[in-house]
Amino acid sequence: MTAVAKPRYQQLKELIITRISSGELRPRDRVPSENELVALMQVSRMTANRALRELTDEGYVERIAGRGTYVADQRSRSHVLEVQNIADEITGRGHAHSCEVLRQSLQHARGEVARALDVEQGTDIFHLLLVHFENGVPVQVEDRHVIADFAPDCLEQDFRAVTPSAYLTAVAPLQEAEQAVRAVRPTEAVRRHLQMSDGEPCLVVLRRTWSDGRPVTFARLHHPGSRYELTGYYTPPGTPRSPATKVVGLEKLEDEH
Amino acid sequence: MTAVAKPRYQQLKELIITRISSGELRPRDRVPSENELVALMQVSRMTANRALRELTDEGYVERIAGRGTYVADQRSRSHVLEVQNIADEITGRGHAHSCEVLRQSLQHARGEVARALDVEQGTDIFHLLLVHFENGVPVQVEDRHVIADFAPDCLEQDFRAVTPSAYLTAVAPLQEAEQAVRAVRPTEAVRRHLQMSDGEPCLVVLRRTWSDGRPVTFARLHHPGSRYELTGYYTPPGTPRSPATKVVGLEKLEDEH
DNA sequence: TGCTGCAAGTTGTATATACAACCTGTTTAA
DNA sequence: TTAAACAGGTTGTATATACAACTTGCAGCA
Repeated sequence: MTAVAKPRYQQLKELIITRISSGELRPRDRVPSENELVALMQVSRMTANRALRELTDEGYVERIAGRGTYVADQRSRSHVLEVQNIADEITGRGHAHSCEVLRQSLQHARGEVARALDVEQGTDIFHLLLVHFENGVPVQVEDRHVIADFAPDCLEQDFRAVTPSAYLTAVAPLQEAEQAVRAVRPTEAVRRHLQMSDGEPCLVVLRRTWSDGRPVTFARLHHPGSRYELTGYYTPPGTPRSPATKVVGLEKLEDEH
Repeated sequence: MTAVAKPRYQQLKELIITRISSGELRPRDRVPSENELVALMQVSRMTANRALRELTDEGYVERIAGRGTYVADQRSRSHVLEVQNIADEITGRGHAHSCEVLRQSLQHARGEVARALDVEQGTDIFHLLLVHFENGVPVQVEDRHVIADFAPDCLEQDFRAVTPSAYLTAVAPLQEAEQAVRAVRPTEAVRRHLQMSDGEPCLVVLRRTWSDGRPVTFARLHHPGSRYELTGYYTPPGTPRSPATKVVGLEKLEDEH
Protein backbone atom coordinates (compact mmCIF):
# COMPACT_ATOMS: atom_id res chain seq x y z
CA MET A 1 0.00 0.00 0.00
CA THR A 2 1.92 2.98 -1.26
CA ALA A 3 -1.31 4.93 -1.25
CA VAL A 4 -1.04 8.45 0.08
CA ALA A 5 -2.96 8.88 3.28
CA LYS A 6 -6.41 10.34 2.76
CA PRO A 7 -7.13 13.67 4.43
CA ARG A 8 -8.24 13.29 7.99
CA TYR A 9 -11.53 15.11 7.47
CA GLN A 10 -12.23 12.66 4.65
CA GLN A 11 -11.45 9.71 6.91
CA LEU A 12 -13.84 11.11 9.46
CA LYS A 13 -16.56 11.49 6.85
CA GLU A 14 -16.11 7.96 5.57
CA LEU A 15 -16.16 6.60 9.09
CA ILE A 16 -19.51 8.21 9.77
CA ILE A 17 -20.92 7.34 6.35
CA THR A 18 -19.94 3.73 6.94
CA ARG A 19 -21.70 3.70 10.28
CA ILE A 20 -24.80 5.13 8.70
CA SER A 21 -24.96 2.83 5.71
CA SER A 22 -24.21 -0.20 7.84
CA GLY A 23 -27.16 0.61 10.06
CA GLU A 24 -25.07 1.14 13.16
CA LEU A 25 -26.26 4.73 13.12
CA ARG A 26 -29.90 5.06 12.18
CA PRO A 27 -31.93 8.11 11.17
CA ARG A 28 -32.50 10.48 14.08
CA ASP A 29 -29.61 8.90 15.99
CA ARG A 30 -27.11 11.20 17.55
CA VAL A 31 -23.72 11.54 15.87
CA PRO A 32 -20.66 12.22 18.07
CA SER A 33 -20.19 15.92 18.65
CA GLU A 34 -17.19 17.80 17.40
CA ASN A 35 -15.52 17.70 20.78
CA GLU A 36 -16.18 13.98 21.11
CA LEU A 37 -14.60 13.42 17.70
CA VAL A 38 -11.64 15.50 18.80
CA ALA A 39 -11.13 13.20 21.77
CA LEU A 40 -11.91 9.98 19.93
CA MET A 41 -10.03 10.52 16.70
CA GLN A 42 -7.19 12.77 17.78
CA VAL A 43 -8.04 15.60 15.42
CA SER A 44 -8.55 19.27 15.96
CA ARG A 45 -12.01 20.65 16.35
CA MET A 46 -11.81 22.49 13.01
CA THR A 47 -11.14 19.23 11.24
CA ALA A 48 -14.11 17.56 12.90
CA ASN A 49 -16.15 20.62 12.07
CA ARG A 50 -15.27 20.41 8.40
CA ALA A 51 -16.20 16.73 8.25
CA LEU A 52 -19.56 17.27 9.89
CA ARG A 53 -20.28 20.40 7.91
CA GLU A 54 -19.66 18.67 4.60
CA LEU A 55 -21.79 15.73 5.68
CA THR A 56 -24.52 18.28 6.35
CA ASP A 57 -24.18 19.75 2.86
CA GLU A 58 -24.35 16.28 1.40
CA GLY A 59 -27.52 15.43 3.25
CA TYR A 60 -26.20 12.74 5.55
CA VAL A 61 -26.70 14.54 8.86
CA GLU A 62 -28.54 17.49 10.34
CA ARG A 63 -27.01 19.86 12.82
CA ILE A 64 -28.76 21.99 15.42
CA ALA A 65 -26.78 24.66 17.22
CA GLY A 66 -26.83 24.01 20.92
CA ARG A 67 -28.21 20.49 20.53
CA GLY A 68 -26.00 18.30 18.45
CA THR A 69 -25.67 16.41 15.18
CA TYR A 70 -28.17 13.79 14.08
CA VAL A 71 -28.42 11.31 11.22
CA ALA A 72 -30.76 12.74 8.58
CA ASP A 73 -33.88 10.97 7.49
CA GLN A 74 -33.10 9.08 4.33
CA ARG A 75 -34.97 11.17 1.86
CA SER A 76 -34.45 10.95 -1.87
CA ARG A 77 -31.04 9.45 -2.35
CA SER A 78 -30.63 10.77 -5.83
CA HIS A 79 -30.96 8.28 -8.64
CA VAL A 80 -28.69 5.47 -7.66
CA LEU A 81 -30.50 3.99 -4.73
CA GLU A 82 -33.86 4.97 -6.08
CA VAL A 83 -33.44 3.09 -9.27
CA GLN A 84 -31.46 0.37 -7.70
CA ASN A 85 -33.94 -1.07 -5.28
CA ILE A 86 -37.00 -1.89 -7.28
CA ALA A 87 -38.81 -3.17 -4.20
CA ASP A 88 -38.69 0.25 -2.58
CA GLU A 89 -39.72 1.83 -5.83
CA ILE A 90 -42.80 -0.38 -6.07
CA THR A 91 -43.84 -0.13 -2.45
CA GLY A 92 -43.25 3.61 -2.68
CA ARG A 93 -46.02 3.70 -5.27
CA GLY A 94 -48.26 1.91 -2.79
CA HIS A 95 -48.18 -1.29 -4.79
CA ALA A 96 -47.35 -4.81 -3.70
CA HIS A 97 -43.91 -6.16 -4.50
CA SER A 98 -43.15 -9.82 -4.79
CA CYS A 99 -40.25 -11.76 -6.18
CA GLU A 100 -39.47 -15.16 -7.62
CA VAL A 101 -35.98 -16.66 -7.39
CA LEU A 102 -35.08 -18.58 -10.54
CA ARG A 103 -31.43 -19.17 -9.79
CA GLN A 104 -29.11 -18.68 -6.84
CA SER A 105 -25.86 -20.48 -7.42
CA LEU A 106 -22.09 -20.31 -7.19
CA GLN A 107 -20.30 -20.17 -10.53
CA HIS A 108 -16.96 -19.37 -12.03
CA ALA A 109 -16.47 -16.11 -13.84
CA ARG A 110 -16.28 -16.46 -17.59
CA GLY A 111 -15.94 -14.17 -20.54
CA GLU A 112 -17.58 -10.81 -20.36
CA VAL A 113 -18.77 -11.20 -16.79
CA ALA A 114 -15.15 -11.67 -15.72
CA ARG A 115 -14.16 -8.62 -17.72
CA ALA A 116 -17.00 -6.52 -16.40
CA LEU A 117 -16.07 -7.36 -12.81
CA ASP A 118 -12.35 -7.09 -13.54
CA VAL A 119 -11.45 -10.51 -12.11
CA GLU A 120 -9.52 -13.54 -13.36
CA GLN A 121 -11.34 -16.18 -15.31
CA GLY A 122 -12.61 -18.81 -12.91
CA THR A 123 -13.05 -16.53 -9.90
CA ASP A 124 -15.95 -17.51 -7.67
CA ILE A 125 -19.07 -15.59 -8.58
CA PHE A 126 -22.59 -15.80 -7.29
CA HIS A 127 -25.21 -15.78 -9.98
CA LEU A 128 -28.72 -14.61 -9.18
CA LEU A 129 -31.72 -14.65 -11.46
CA LEU A 130 -34.90 -13.11 -10.11
CA VAL A 131 -38.23 -11.87 -11.44
CA HIS A 132 -39.84 -8.93 -9.67
CA PHE A 133 -43.59 -8.41 -9.69
CA GLU A 134 -45.67 -5.33 -9.10
CA ASN A 135 -49.16 -6.27 -7.99
CA GLY A 136 -48.52 -9.68 -9.46
CA VAL A 137 -47.42 -8.35 -12.86
CA PRO A 138 -43.78 -9.00 -13.78
CA VAL A 139 -41.83 -5.78 -14.28
CA GLN A 140 -38.17 -6.77 -14.01
CA VAL A 141 -35.86 -9.68 -14.66
CA GLU A 142 -32.78 -9.19 -12.51
CA ASP A 143 -29.72 -11.07 -13.73
CA ARG A 144 -26.97 -10.35 -11.27
CA HIS A 145 -23.40 -11.46 -10.73
CA VAL A 146 -21.66 -10.81 -7.42
CA ILE A 147 -18.02 -11.39 -6.53
CA ALA A 148 -18.18 -14.13 -3.94
CA ASP A 149 -15.60 -12.60 -1.60
CA PHE A 150 -17.82 -9.65 -0.92
CA ALA A 151 -20.89 -11.62 0.02
CA PRO A 152 -19.91 -15.00 1.45
CA ASP A 153 -23.38 -15.79 2.74
CA CYS A 154 -25.09 -14.99 -0.52
CA LEU A 155 -26.43 -18.50 -1.00
CA GLU A 156 -28.17 -18.48 2.36
CA GLN A 157 -30.11 -15.28 1.71
CA ASP A 158 -33.81 -15.36 1.00
CA PHE A 159 -34.08 -12.80 -1.76
CA ARG A 160 -37.85 -12.96 -1.75
CA ALA A 161 -37.66 -11.03 1.53
CA VAL A 162 -34.62 -8.81 0.92
CA THR A 163 -33.73 -7.68 -2.57
CA PRO A 164 -30.18 -8.26 -3.73
CA SER A 165 -29.48 -4.54 -3.90
CA ALA A 166 -30.63 -4.00 -0.33
CA TYR A 167 -28.54 -6.97 0.76
CA LEU A 168 -25.52 -5.73 -1.13
CA THR A 169 -25.65 -2.20 0.16
CA ALA A 170 -25.73 -3.68 3.65
CA VAL A 171 -22.74 -5.94 2.97
CA ALA A 172 -20.61 -3.58 0.90
CA PRO A 173 -21.47 0.11 0.84
CA LEU A 174 -22.06 1.35 -2.67
CA GLN A 175 -19.54 3.93 -3.71
CA GLU A 176 -19.67 4.21 -7.45
CA ALA A 177 -21.97 3.02 -10.16
CA GLU A 178 -21.75 2.89 -13.91
CA GLN A 179 -24.83 2.22 -15.92
CA ALA A 180 -26.05 2.02 -19.44
CA VAL A 181 -29.61 1.99 -20.69
CA ARG A 182 -30.57 0.26 -23.90
CA ALA A 183 -33.60 -0.74 -25.88
CA VAL A 184 -33.31 -4.31 -27.11
CA ARG A 185 -35.40 -7.13 -28.42
CA PRO A 186 -35.87 -9.63 -25.60
CA THR A 187 -34.76 -13.19 -25.81
CA GLU A 188 -37.50 -15.74 -25.73
CA ALA A 189 -36.76 -16.61 -22.10
CA VAL A 190 -36.97 -12.99 -20.97
CA ARG A 191 -40.10 -12.45 -23.01
CA ARG A 192 -41.74 -15.38 -21.29
CA HIS A 193 -40.66 -14.38 -17.79
CA LEU A 194 -42.01 -10.86 -18.28
CA GLN A 195 -45.15 -12.06 -20.05
CA MET A 196 -44.47 -9.67 -22.88
CA SER A 197 -46.52 -9.46 -26.03
CA ASP A 198 -44.96 -10.37 -29.33
CA GLY A 199 -42.59 -7.73 -30.72
CA GLU A 200 -42.60 -5.70 -27.53
CA PRO A 201 -39.15 -4.28 -26.80
CA CYS A 202 -37.19 -4.42 -23.57
CA LEU A 203 -35.74 -1.56 -21.62
CA VAL A 204 -32.46 -2.89 -20.28
CA VAL A 205 -30.30 -1.35 -17.58
CA LEU A 206 -26.72 -2.59 -17.30
CA ARG A 207 -25.11 -1.58 -14.06
CA ARG A 208 -21.79 -2.11 -12.37
CA THR A 209 -21.23 -0.93 -8.83
CA TRP A 210 -17.98 -0.43 -6.95
CA SER A 211 -17.02 -0.65 -3.34
CA ASP A 212 -13.59 0.36 -2.09
CA GLY A 213 -12.51 1.00 -5.65
CA ARG A 214 -13.25 -2.52 -6.89
CA PRO A 215 -16.22 -3.73 -8.90
CA VAL A 216 -18.52 -5.77 -6.71
CA THR A 217 -21.55 -6.59 -8.76
CA PHE A 218 -22.76 -6.50 -12.31
CA ALA A 219 -26.44 -6.56 -13.08
CA ARG A 220 -28.62 -6.78 -16.18
CA LEU A 221 -32.11 -5.52 -15.50
CA HIS A 222 -34.72 -6.26 -18.16
CA HIS A 223 -38.04 -4.43 -18.14
CA PRO A 224 -41.06 -4.71 -20.41
CA GLY A 225 -41.15 -1.62 -22.60
CA SER A 226 -44.90 -1.18 -22.32
CA ARG A 227 -44.98 -1.35 -18.57
CA TYR A 228 -41.84 0.38 -17.36
CA GLU A 229 -39.98 3.64 -17.82
CA LEU A 230 -37.06 5.33 -16.15
CA THR A 231 -37.77 8.80 -14.90
CA GLY A 232 -35.51 11.48 -13.61
CA TYR A 233 -35.69 15.03 -12.40
CA TYR A 234 -32.73 17.33 -12.57
CA THR A 235 -31.78 20.75 -11.40
CA PRO A 236 -28.45 22.34 -12.22
CA PRO A 237 -26.05 22.59 -9.30
CA GLY A 238 -25.95 25.87 -7.45
CA THR A 239 -29.65 26.58 -7.17
CA PRO A 240 -30.74 23.05 -6.37
CA ARG A 241 -34.11 23.96 -4.89
CA SER A 242 -37.18 22.79 -6.74
CA PRO A 243 -39.97 24.00 -4.46
CA ALA A 244 -43.30 23.97 -6.22
CA THR A 245 -42.72 22.25 -9.53
CA LYS A 246 -45.50 19.80 -9.93
CA VAL A 247 -44.02 16.68 -11.45
CA VAL A 248 -46.73 15.91 -13.95
CA GLY A 249 -46.22 12.46 -15.30
CA LEU A 250 -45.44 12.58 -18.97
CA GLU A 251 -48.44 11.30 -20.81
CA LYS A 252 -48.51 8.46 -23.23
CA LEU A 253 -47.55 9.95 -26.54
CA GLU A 254 -48.25 8.86 -30.06
CA ASP A 255 -45.83 9.55 -32.85
CA GLU A 256 -47.38 11.33 -35.78
CA HIS A 257 -44.66 12.40 -38.14
CA MET B 1 -32.65 46.25 7.91
CA THR B 2 -32.57 44.39 11.18
CA ALA B 3 -30.83 41.55 9.41
CA VAL B 4 -27.90 40.03 11.21
CA ALA B 5 -24.69 40.46 9.29
CA LYS B 6 -24.10 37.56 6.95
CA PRO B 7 -21.04 35.43 7.58
CA ARG B 8 -17.97 36.81 5.90
CA TYR B 9 -17.33 33.67 3.87
CA GLN B 10 -20.88 34.01 2.55
CA GLN B 11 -20.28 37.63 1.61
CA LEU B 12 -17.17 36.57 -0.25
CA LYS B 13 -19.08 33.88 -2.11
CA GLU B 14 -21.85 36.26 -3.13
CA LEU B 15 -19.35 38.82 -4.26
CA ILE B 16 -17.70 36.35 -6.59
CA ILE B 17 -20.98 34.87 -7.80
CA THR B 18 -22.18 38.37 -8.62
CA ARG B 19 -19.07 39.05 -10.62
CA ILE B 20 -19.54 35.85 -12.53
CA SER B 21 -23.20 36.22 -13.33
CA SER B 22 -22.75 39.87 -14.29
CA GLY B 23 -20.17 38.86 -16.85
CA GLU B 24 -17.37 40.76 -15.19
CA LEU B 25 -15.69 37.42 -14.62
CA ARG B 26 -16.01 35.08 -17.57
CA PRO B 27 -15.32 31.34 -17.89
CA ARG B 28 -11.60 30.56 -17.70
CA ASP B 29 -10.93 33.95 -16.10
CA ARG B 30 -8.76 34.00 -13.07
CA VAL B 31 -10.41 34.54 -9.69
CA PRO B 32 -8.46 36.37 -6.98
CA SER B 33 -6.29 33.98 -5.01
CA GLU B 34 -6.80 33.35 -1.33
CA ASN B 35 -3.99 35.67 -0.38
CA GLU B 36 -5.34 38.40 -2.64
CA LEU B 37 -8.74 38.08 -1.03
CA VAL B 38 -7.06 38.29 2.36
CA ALA B 39 -5.53 41.61 1.39
CA LEU B 40 -8.54 42.95 -0.48
CA MET B 41 -11.33 41.97 1.86
CA GLN B 42 -9.63 42.01 5.21
CA VAL B 43 -10.36 38.38 6.07
CA SER B 44 -8.17 35.57 7.17
CA ARG B 45 -6.92 33.06 4.65
CA MET B 46 -9.05 30.28 6.11
CA THR B 47 -12.17 32.32 5.50
CA ALA B 48 -11.20 33.00 1.91
CA ASN B 49 -10.35 29.32 1.57
CA ARG B 50 -13.78 28.29 2.77
CA ALA B 51 -15.50 30.64 0.34
CA LEU B 52 -13.52 29.40 -2.66
CA ARG B 53 -13.79 25.78 -1.60
CA GLU B 54 -17.57 25.95 -1.37
CA LEU B 55 -17.74 27.71 -4.72
CA THR B 56 -15.76 24.78 -6.09
CA ASP B 57 -18.21 22.26 -4.65
CA GLU B 58 -21.06 24.22 -6.20
CA GLY B 59 -19.44 24.22 -9.61
CA TYR B 60 -18.79 27.93 -9.97
CA VAL B 61 -15.01 27.78 -10.04
CA GLU B 62 -12.17 25.31 -10.54
CA ARG B 63 -9.05 25.27 -8.47
CA ILE B 64 -5.64 23.96 -9.44
CA ALA B 65 -3.01 23.60 -6.76
CA GLY B 66 -0.02 25.69 -7.65
CA ARG B 67 -1.87 27.59 -10.35
CA GLY B 68 -4.89 29.40 -9.07
CA THR B 69 -8.67 29.59 -9.15
CA TYR B 70 -10.59 30.00 -12.37
CA VAL B 71 -14.21 30.50 -13.34
CA ALA B 72 -15.57 27.12 -14.40
CA ASP B 73 -16.72 26.38 -17.90
CA GLN B 74 -20.44 25.93 -17.93
CA ARG B 75 -20.04 22.68 -19.75
CA SER B 76 -19.88 19.83 -17.30
CA ARG B 77 -23.29 20.65 -15.96
CA SER B 78 -24.01 17.09 -14.96
CA HIS B 79 -26.29 14.97 -17.07
CA VAL B 80 -28.75 17.51 -18.32
CA LEU B 81 -26.60 19.40 -20.74
CA GLU B 82 -24.50 16.37 -21.54
CA VAL B 83 -27.40 14.33 -22.74
CA GLN B 84 -29.21 17.31 -24.07
CA ASN B 85 -26.88 18.43 -26.77
CA ILE B 86 -26.31 15.47 -29.01
CA ALA B 87 -24.00 17.47 -31.27
CA ASP B 88 -21.52 17.99 -28.43
CA GLU B 89 -21.85 14.36 -27.51
CA ILE B 90 -20.98 13.23 -31.00
CA THR B 91 -18.15 15.67 -31.59
CA GLY B 92 -16.86 14.80 -28.12
CA ARG B 93 -16.35 11.25 -29.42
CA GLY B 94 -14.36 12.68 -32.28
CA HIS B 95 -17.07 11.91 -34.80
CA ALA B 96 -18.74 14.13 -37.34
CA HIS B 97 -22.16 15.51 -36.52
CA SER B 98 -24.62 16.60 -39.15
CA CYS B 99 -28.28 17.38 -39.08
CA GLU B 100 -31.27 17.45 -41.40
CA VAL B 101 -34.24 19.72 -40.74
CA LEU B 102 -37.54 18.07 -41.67
CA ARG B 103 -39.87 20.64 -40.20
CA GLN B 104 -39.57 24.10 -38.68
CA SER B 105 -42.98 25.68 -38.34
CA LEU B 106 -45.31 27.67 -36.14
CA GLN B 107 -48.29 25.73 -34.84
CA HIS B 108 -50.99 25.93 -32.25
CA ALA B 109 -50.72 23.80 -29.15
CA ARG B 110 -53.11 20.90 -29.13
CA GLY B 111 -53.84 17.98 -26.87
CA GLU B 112 -51.00 16.44 -25.00
CA VAL B 113 -48.41 18.94 -26.16
CA ALA B 114 -50.49 21.71 -24.62
CA ARG B 115 -50.82 19.73 -21.43
CA ALA B 116 -47.12 18.89 -21.30
CA LEU B 117 -46.18 22.54 -21.70
CA ASP B 118 -48.98 23.69 -19.38
CA VAL B 119 -50.45 26.22 -21.83
CA GLU B 120 -53.91 26.92 -23.21
CA GLN B 121 -55.06 25.10 -26.31
CA GLY B 122 -54.14 27.18 -29.34
CA THR B 123 -51.08 28.86 -27.85
CA ASP B 124 -48.36 29.56 -30.39
CA ILE B 125 -45.81 26.77 -30.45
CA PHE B 126 -42.82 26.15 -32.64
CA HIS B 127 -42.52 22.63 -33.93
CA LEU B 128 -39.14 21.27 -34.92
CA LEU B 129 -38.39 17.92 -36.47
CA LEU B 130 -34.75 17.06 -37.03
CA VAL B 131 -32.62 14.02 -37.74
CA HIS B 132 -29.12 13.93 -36.27
CA PHE B 133 -26.34 11.94 -37.91
CA GLU B 134 -23.10 10.61 -36.49
CA ASN B 135 -20.59 10.07 -39.30
CA GLY B 136 -23.51 10.06 -41.69
CA VAL B 137 -25.47 7.43 -39.78
CA PRO B 138 -28.76 8.60 -38.26
CA VAL B 139 -28.79 8.31 -34.48
CA GLN B 140 -31.59 10.59 -33.31
CA VAL B 141 -34.94 11.93 -34.41
CA GLU B 142 -35.59 15.10 -32.44
CA ASP B 143 -39.24 16.06 -32.25
CA ARG B 144 -39.41 19.27 -30.27
CA HIS B 145 -42.05 21.78 -29.28
CA VAL B 146 -41.08 25.20 -27.95
CA ILE B 147 -43.34 27.88 -26.49
CA ALA B 148 -43.14 30.68 -29.02
CA ASP B 149 -42.84 33.49 -26.47
CA PHE B 150 -39.52 32.19 -25.28
CA ALA B 151 -37.88 31.99 -28.68
CA PRO B 152 -39.41 34.56 -31.04
CA ASP B 153 -36.73 34.13 -33.69
CA CYS B 154 -37.00 30.37 -33.76
CA LEU B 155 -38.09 30.24 -37.40
CA GLU B 156 -35.01 32.17 -38.54
CA GLN B 157 -32.53 29.83 -36.91
CA ASP B 158 -30.44 27.44 -38.96
CA PHE B 159 -30.56 24.34 -36.83
CA ARG B 160 -28.07 22.54 -39.02
CA ALA B 161 -25.45 24.84 -37.50
CA VAL B 162 -26.74 25.23 -33.95
CA THR B 163 -28.74 22.48 -32.32
CA PRO B 164 -32.06 23.43 -30.77
CA SER B 165 -30.82 22.62 -27.28
CA ALA B 166 -27.80 24.87 -27.69
CA TYR B 167 -30.04 27.60 -29.06
CA LEU B 168 -32.54 27.20 -26.24
CA THR B 169 -30.01 27.27 -23.45
CA ALA B 170 -28.72 30.50 -24.95
CA VAL B 171 -32.20 32.03 -25.13
CA ALA B 172 -33.65 30.76 -21.86
CA PRO B 173 -31.32 29.33 -19.22
CA LEU B 174 -32.26 25.82 -18.32
CA GLN B 175 -33.22 25.49 -14.71
CA GLU B 176 -35.08 22.24 -14.30
CA ALA B 177 -35.64 19.18 -16.40
CA GLU B 178 -37.92 16.20 -16.17
CA GLN B 179 -37.28 13.20 -18.32
CA ALA B 180 -38.49 9.72 -18.94
CA VAL B 181 -36.79 6.94 -20.85
CA ARG B 182 -38.75 4.23 -22.62
CA ALA B 183 -38.27 1.38 -25.02
CA VAL B 184 -40.89 1.42 -27.75
CA ARG B 185 -41.57 0.05 -31.19
CA PRO B 186 -40.92 2.82 -33.68
CA THR B 187 -43.54 4.13 -36.02
CA GLU B 188 -42.88 3.51 -39.68
CA ALA B 189 -41.79 7.12 -40.21
CA VAL B 190 -39.26 7.02 -37.40
CA ARG B 191 -38.01 3.64 -38.53
CA ARG B 192 -37.40 5.03 -41.99
CA HIS B 193 -35.70 8.21 -40.77
CA LEU B 194 -33.34 6.22 -38.56
CA GLN B 195 -32.79 3.53 -41.18
CA MET B 196 -33.63 0.88 -38.64
CA SER B 197 -33.91 -2.79 -39.39
CA ASP B 198 -37.21 -4.53 -39.07
CA GLY B 199 -38.29 -5.21 -35.50
CA GLU B 200 -35.54 -3.11 -34.02
CA PRO B 201 -36.76 -1.18 -30.97
CA CYS B 202 -36.36 2.51 -30.20
CA LEU B 203 -34.88 4.09 -27.13
CA VAL B 204 -37.02 7.16 -26.52
CA VAL B 205 -36.25 10.05 -24.21
CA LEU B 206 -39.12 12.36 -23.30
CA ARG B 207 -37.94 15.57 -21.77
CA ARG B 208 -39.48 18.75 -20.48
CA THR B 209 -37.34 21.66 -19.38
CA TRP B 210 -38.26 24.67 -17.30
CA SER B 211 -37.02 28.21 -17.16
CA ASP B 212 -38.14 30.65 -14.50
CA GLY B 213 -40.56 28.07 -13.16
CA ARG B 214 -42.45 27.60 -16.44
CA PRO B 215 -42.13 24.79 -18.97
CA VAL B 216 -40.37 26.02 -22.07
CA THR B 217 -39.85 23.03 -24.30
CA PHE B 218 -40.94 19.48 -24.69
CA ALA B 219 -38.90 17.04 -26.71
CA ARG B 220 -39.26 13.46 -27.90
CA LEU B 221 -35.90 12.00 -28.83
CA HIS B 222 -35.96 8.69 -30.72
CA HIS B 223 -32.81 6.60 -31.02
CA PRO B 224 -32.16 3.32 -32.78
CA GLY B 225 -31.79 0.63 -30.12
CA SER B 226 -28.90 -1.08 -31.85
CA ARG B 227 -26.85 2.07 -32.25
CA TYR B 228 -27.47 4.14 -29.16
CA GLU B 229 -27.38 3.83 -25.40
CA LEU B 230 -27.63 6.19 -22.49
CA THR B 231 -24.76 5.96 -20.08
CA GLY B 232 -24.26 7.42 -16.69
CA TYR B 233 -21.74 7.38 -13.92
CA TYR B 234 -22.76 8.07 -10.38
CA THR B 235 -21.08 8.51 -7.08
CA PRO B 236 -23.09 9.00 -3.93
CA PRO B 237 -22.64 12.38 -2.32
CA GLY B 238 -19.75 12.32 0.12
CA THR B 239 -17.00 10.41 -1.62
CA PRO B 240 -17.28 12.00 -5.03
CA ARG B 241 -13.79 11.10 -6.09
CA SER B 242 -13.43 8.56 -8.84
CA PRO B 243 -9.70 8.60 -9.42
CA ALA B 244 -8.58 5.50 -11.24
CA THR B 245 -11.80 3.78 -12.18
CA LYS B 246 -11.31 2.94 -15.78
CA VAL B 247 -14.69 3.37 -17.35
CA VAL B 248 -14.62 0.26 -19.44
CA GLY B 249 -17.47 0.45 -21.85
CA LEU B 250 -19.93 -2.24 -21.04
CA GLU B 251 -19.56 -4.83 -23.69
CA LYS B 252 -22.27 -6.07 -25.88
CA LEU B 253 -23.93 -8.75 -23.86
CA GLU B 254 -25.91 -11.72 -24.93
CA ASP B 255 -28.73 -13.03 -22.82
CA GLU B 256 -28.38 -16.66 -22.00
CA HIS B 257 -30.94 -17.56 -19.41
C1' DT C 1 22.08 25.75 -26.10
C1' DG C 2 19.91 22.89 -22.97
C1' DC C 3 19.21 21.34 -18.56
C1' DT C 4 18.88 21.59 -13.44
C1' DG C 5 17.59 23.53 -9.48
C1' DC C 6 15.63 27.05 -6.90
C1' DA C 7 12.38 30.71 -5.51
C1' DA C 8 7.91 32.47 -5.37
C1' DG C 9 3.16 31.93 -5.56
C1' DT C 10 -0.87 28.94 -5.04
C1' DT C 11 -3.89 25.50 -3.24
C1' DG C 12 -4.77 21.70 0.36
C1' DT C 13 -4.74 20.43 4.79
C1' DA C 14 -4.21 20.60 9.90
C1' DT C 15 -3.95 22.73 14.38
C1' DA C 16 -4.80 25.86 18.35
C1' DT C 17 -7.51 29.40 19.89
C1' DA C 18 -11.32 32.49 20.54
C1' DC C 19 -15.87 34.32 20.81
C1' DA C 20 -20.82 34.37 19.69
C1' DA C 21 -25.24 32.16 19.52
C1' DC C 22 -28.05 28.59 20.85
C1' DC C 23 -30.25 24.79 23.69
C1' DT C 24 -31.12 22.28 27.94
C1' DG C 25 -31.37 21.34 32.60
C1' DT C 26 -30.40 23.02 37.14
C1' DT C 27 -30.04 26.25 40.57
C1' DT C 28 -31.38 30.34 42.67
C1' DA C 29 -34.29 34.12 43.93
C1' DA C 30 -38.72 36.43 44.29
C1' DT D 1 -44.90 28.03 43.07
C1' DT D 2 -43.03 30.52 39.56
C1' DA D 3 -39.71 32.95 37.12
C1' DA D 4 -35.12 34.36 36.33
C1' DA D 5 -30.33 33.41 36.21
C1' DC D 6 -26.76 30.42 35.48
C1' DA D 7 -23.67 26.53 33.91
C1' DG D 8 -22.38 23.37 30.65
C1' DG D 9 -22.40 21.54 26.22
C1' DT D 10 -23.06 22.30 21.29
C1' DT D 11 -22.74 24.42 16.80
C1' DG D 12 -21.18 28.56 13.84
C1' DT D 13 -17.80 31.49 12.65
C1' DA D 14 -13.24 33.80 12.46
C1' DT D 15 -8.31 34.26 12.97
C1' DA D 16 -3.33 33.16 13.02
C1' DT D 17 -0.11 29.89 11.97
C1' DA D 18 2.19 26.04 9.88
C1' DC D 19 3.61 22.64 6.61
C1' DA D 20 3.04 19.87 2.33
C1' DA D 21 2.32 19.48 -2.55
C1' DC D 22 2.06 21.53 -6.81
C1' DT D 23 3.04 24.90 -10.81
C1' DT D 24 5.51 28.25 -13.11
C1' DG D 25 9.20 31.07 -14.40
C1' DC D 26 13.84 32.32 -13.89
C1' DA D 27 18.60 32.13 -12.72
C1' DG D 28 22.52 29.63 -13.00
C1' DC D 29 25.26 25.98 -14.59
C1' DA D 30 27.22 22.49 -17.72
